[in-house]
Amino acid sequence: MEQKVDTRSRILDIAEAAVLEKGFEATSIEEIVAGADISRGGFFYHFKDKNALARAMLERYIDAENALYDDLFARARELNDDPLHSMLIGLKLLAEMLEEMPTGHPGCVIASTAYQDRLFDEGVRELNRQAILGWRKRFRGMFEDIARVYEPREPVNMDALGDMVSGVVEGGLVLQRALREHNNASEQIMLFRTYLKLLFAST
Amino acid sequence: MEQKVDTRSRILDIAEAAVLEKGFEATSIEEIVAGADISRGGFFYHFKDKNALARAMLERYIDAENALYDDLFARARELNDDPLHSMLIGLKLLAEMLEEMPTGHPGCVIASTAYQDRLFDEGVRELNRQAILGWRKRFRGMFEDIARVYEPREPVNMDALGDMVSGVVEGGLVLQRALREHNNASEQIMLFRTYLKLLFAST
DNA sequence: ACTCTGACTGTACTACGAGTCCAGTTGACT
DNA sequence: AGTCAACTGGACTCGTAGTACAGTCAGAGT
Repeated sequence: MEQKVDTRSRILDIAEAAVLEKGFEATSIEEIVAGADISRGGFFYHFKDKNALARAMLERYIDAENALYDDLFARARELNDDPLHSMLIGLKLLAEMLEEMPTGHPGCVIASTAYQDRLFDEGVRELNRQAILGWRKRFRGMFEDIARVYEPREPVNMDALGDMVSGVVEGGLVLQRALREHNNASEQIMLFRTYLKLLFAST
Repeated sequence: MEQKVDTRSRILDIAEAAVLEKGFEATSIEEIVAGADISRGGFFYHFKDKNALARAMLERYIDAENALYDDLFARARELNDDPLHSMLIGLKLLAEMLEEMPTGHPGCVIASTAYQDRLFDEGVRELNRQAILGWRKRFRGMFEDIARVYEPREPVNMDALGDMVSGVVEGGLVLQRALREHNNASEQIMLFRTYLKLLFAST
C-alpha cells in the first residue's frame, strides 16, 4: 500500500526534473516510465493522461513553494520583529537559498507551464493563476504591515509590489536559464531588497 | 522573386503567433502550412526542420526588440537630455506601449524558448543568450551614464541592474500570461521606474 | 523561342509518441 | 481461499516530424 504513494511521487519527481529541463511536450511518457522503472500501463494507472500529470505536478510544486515561503518568513520574523527588517531578512534567506543550490534552481514550473498553457485544460491554468494570486496576497499583506510603520517615500500600487516578488523570481529564473549562469535569480532578489530599503527608508 | 521573402515571413508570422499562444512543440507544421496556405513540401523548402524555424523566429524577434529599444530610448533622449530623466521617460513609453496593445503583449519568445530549450540546438540557445547579454550591456551603459551624474544612494551591481530591465519585463509577461490580466508587465516596469527614481534621487 | 532555376505542390513513406484496451500477474490483507 | 490495488505487457489507432522525390509553373537570361 505504500507502493502506491511511492511510485506516484517517483513519477512526479522524474517528470518534474525532465519538464524543467526541456519542457512539457518534449518530455515523453516513454522516458518517464523508463526513469521510474515501471511500464506504460503503470503510468496510465496513476495518471489518466499527460494533463493529469501536469496538474499533479503543479499542485505539488505550489504546495512546496508555499511551505517554503511560510517557513522562510516565519524564521525571518523570529530573527527580527520589525516588519521591514524581517522582510529584508526573509529575502536575504531566499536569495541565499537560491544561490546554494549547486546545480542552480530547477526553475519555476509556473513560468514553464505559463508559456505552454494551451496544452493544458482550464483546471491547470486556474491552479497556476490562483498560486500567483496567493503570492500577491501574501506579499501585499507583508508590505502593508511595513507601510503602517514606514511611510513609503513614493506612492506604489501594493498589489503590483506584491506581484513584483513573484515577477522578480520568475524573471530571474528565466535569465538564469537563458544565460546559463547560476546566481541571476538571487542577484535580482537582492536588488529588489535594495528597492524595499529605499522605498521604506525612515531617514 | 519577391514570393520568396513573402512566403517565408508569412510562415514566420503564423508560427510566431501560434508558438506564443501555445508553445513550440504544441505548434504543428500542419497548422502552420494550413495558415500560410502552402504545402508541407513548401515549408521544408524554406526551413530544414522545426529547429531552423525556431532560429529564424528568434533572430527576427530579437532584431525587432532591439530596433524598438533603439527607437524608444532615442526618442526619450530627444525629450530630455539628462540621462536619468530620459531613462525614466523611456520606461514610461515602454510601459505605455505594453499597455496599449489591445490583446496584451504577445509575450516574449525568449522566455518561451528558455523553458523549452532542450528542443533546440546550441545555435538557438546561444542566440537567446547573446540577446539577453546585449540588453544587459545596453542598460548597464545607460545606468552608468546616470550614475556619473547622480550618485546611487545604495551600492548596486550594474550588470544585475541592467539585467533587471529584462527580468522585470520577462517576469511581468509571465505574470500577465498566467493571471490573464493585461497590464502586469507595464505595472512592473512602472515599479522599476520608481526604483530608479529612489536609487538616483538627488535629494 | 528555349532553357534554366527558384519556388513551390502532391504523394508516399518511415518513425515515434500519446492514448486506449485489455488480459493477466503479484503481493498484501481478510 | 478469495479479494483488491498495483501493477506488467502487448496490440492497436492516430497524429505529427521528417525524408524523398517527381512533377509544375512563372519569370529571367540568352
